[in-house]
Amino acid sequence: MSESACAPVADRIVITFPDGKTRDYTTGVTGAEIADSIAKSLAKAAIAVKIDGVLSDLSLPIHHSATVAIVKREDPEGLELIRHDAAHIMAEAVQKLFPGTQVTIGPTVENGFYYDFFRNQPFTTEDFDAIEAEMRRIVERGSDFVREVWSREKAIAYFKDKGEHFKVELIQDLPGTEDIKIYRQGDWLDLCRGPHMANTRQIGTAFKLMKVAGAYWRGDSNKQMLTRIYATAWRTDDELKAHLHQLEEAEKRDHRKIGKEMDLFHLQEEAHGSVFWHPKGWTIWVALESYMRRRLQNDGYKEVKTPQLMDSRFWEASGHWGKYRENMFVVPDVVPNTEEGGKVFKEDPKSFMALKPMNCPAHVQIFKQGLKSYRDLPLRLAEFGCCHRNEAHGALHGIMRVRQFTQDDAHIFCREDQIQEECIKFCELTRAVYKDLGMDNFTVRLETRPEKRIGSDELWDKAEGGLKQALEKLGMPYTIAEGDGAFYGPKLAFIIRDAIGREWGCGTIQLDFNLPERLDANYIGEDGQRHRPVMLHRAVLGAIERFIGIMLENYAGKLPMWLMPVQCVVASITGDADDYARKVYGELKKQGIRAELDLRNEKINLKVREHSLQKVPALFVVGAREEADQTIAIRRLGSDAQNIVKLIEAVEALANEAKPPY
RNA sequence: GCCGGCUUAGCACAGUGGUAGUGCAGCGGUUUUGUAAACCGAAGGUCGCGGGUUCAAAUCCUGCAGCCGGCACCA
Repeated sequence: MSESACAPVADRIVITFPDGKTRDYTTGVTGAEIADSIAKSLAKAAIAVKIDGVLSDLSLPIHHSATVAIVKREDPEGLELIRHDAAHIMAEAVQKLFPGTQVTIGPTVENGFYYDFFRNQPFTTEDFDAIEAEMRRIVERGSDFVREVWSREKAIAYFKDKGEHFKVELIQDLPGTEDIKIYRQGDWLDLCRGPHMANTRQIGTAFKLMKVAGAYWRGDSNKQMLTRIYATAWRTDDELKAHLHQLEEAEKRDHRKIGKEMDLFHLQEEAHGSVFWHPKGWTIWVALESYMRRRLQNDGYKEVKTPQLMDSRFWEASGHWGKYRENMFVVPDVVPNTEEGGKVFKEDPKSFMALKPMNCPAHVQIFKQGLKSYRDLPLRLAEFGCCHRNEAHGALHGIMRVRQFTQDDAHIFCREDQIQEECIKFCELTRAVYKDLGMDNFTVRLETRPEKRIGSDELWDKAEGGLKQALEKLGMPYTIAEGDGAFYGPKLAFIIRDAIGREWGCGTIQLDFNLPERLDANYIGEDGQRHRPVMLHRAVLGAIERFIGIMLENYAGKLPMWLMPVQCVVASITGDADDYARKVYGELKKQGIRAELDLRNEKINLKVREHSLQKVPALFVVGAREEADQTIAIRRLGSDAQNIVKLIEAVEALANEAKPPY
């Protein structure tokens, strides 16, 4: 580097571009000037600059030799900047239209941005047109974004004077060493880390306000409720349109809509948060559960069934009574009164029972029956356990978040040195199951020790390490959520997104060093002494309700054949073919295929339409010709082709296709 | 639980002060039909529930419940 011809001299610096070329400039040159020196067109298109990989303002003077890339709207960072800048102009627009509104924070999110405001009267979507119009005016106004650095005192005084108490709090919480950066656009300014584009005009007009929502200040439910306005923003109108179209399409695959259309389940007020499964929906459930049962049996699990309702003493022992009671359904252990108009209970309850919110304590009871030897470990107790949790009403969501749900739950009792192998086995099983189900678009999150926890750091190191090593051994990508683990142990969460991108936790494995201790579970080791087993809580699908909901959205109702409630409909063209249709139907039933017979006095067009809307994967159409030839005219969902196939072959092929993957 | 919106026939929706309408489904009839909606007819609603304002309430006010979108919480 020392002899290089382009070594900086005096007030010169060397700028290296992404293509490897270099140029030298006077120190203090800005990104804008660099762009301008390359091409006028580039200067015009430039919205920001990346200096040594760090996104910065075009106006920022560069004092050292560096790698510099000019960022344009088309670049990936461009979209982020458009959204961030749009958040600022939305805040300006809102404050102009609604004086007295306080601003708080306005970050970018996937597909757009939001801004949280404080105002006595919350906004409604009816305010959107006015806000959008004002935003467009600000864009058109073409104000430069001007970066300023203020002292803390000045910033605090300024915002205090303006009555911006939330901003004051934000500034006060910034580390003392950090400069207070202010971005100005015309007369309006905001505290902001930056960077921003050069001018409001660069935001463009491809944005749209989407929804209002309440959001707690700093995400804390004890603090004020703010009004959040969500918006989406894109580079071009076409991109915006495409996004809105995609949202519309996603709404069509909403599991609540599909559940109704396909007559799978319903929910009603009197049992809110609990699902009424209709015959077709339950057929999916049973198929999925049976599949899971075979998988578990093969992996060395023993299935059990434990009580639904247990005395409060039991929950006291497990710790749920103290820590989890507000989420539990508690039942007084008293004989109810049937006297008309009388009290519900004849006497005040002296004791209570509760519906189980989790299966783990019950499984420990099974473990504790009789002495366990180290030879019994690992002991894997599985249960399709139906749990009740009294969830916050606002949390309920279709069949994805309910108050009564069934997990494909299991608890593995093992020695510490068996943890890793069990974690690997579990992850392998989960991966295989998700693959079978076509749900391999999942992410894994490792949730580590929270601040409030039990157990030594050594133990936590071991536990987190075990999970990490399992993932790494299997080459499964994962993210880490520091501090999100349970107080009793770290966990892995297998997360799948629904149709509109919401994330749902499905599979999980949690290490637990607490409950065996608490409930005094032990086994006799090789040394003849009593030892404490480790407990792994784990579920592959998680809540089956949720998993089915997610699958319905993933497949838009067109589940794999083996899970479809109706796999085939035999439809006759005229009454003359009814007898043959019955014969075909009989053959299908003989093969265990879930078939239906449609002999209605209707045109074949109608039958095709209706069964297609019901997403029946295979339609066997039969008329006089098919009867004469002992064939079937097969029409598959999603295709209008008609395949003429011999009856025997058609039935055999379908039976083959309808087989579960395991 | 918190903020906002919504709740009209089985389903999808219209109806902003004068006591309810459309389409589809369902029911009755006609039609026997060749791959995404045959035709005709008669029905069907205490407009989520309770209270209030008014001569009059689906419509305005209010309490509650549920649902939807978020937040918080979470499988």
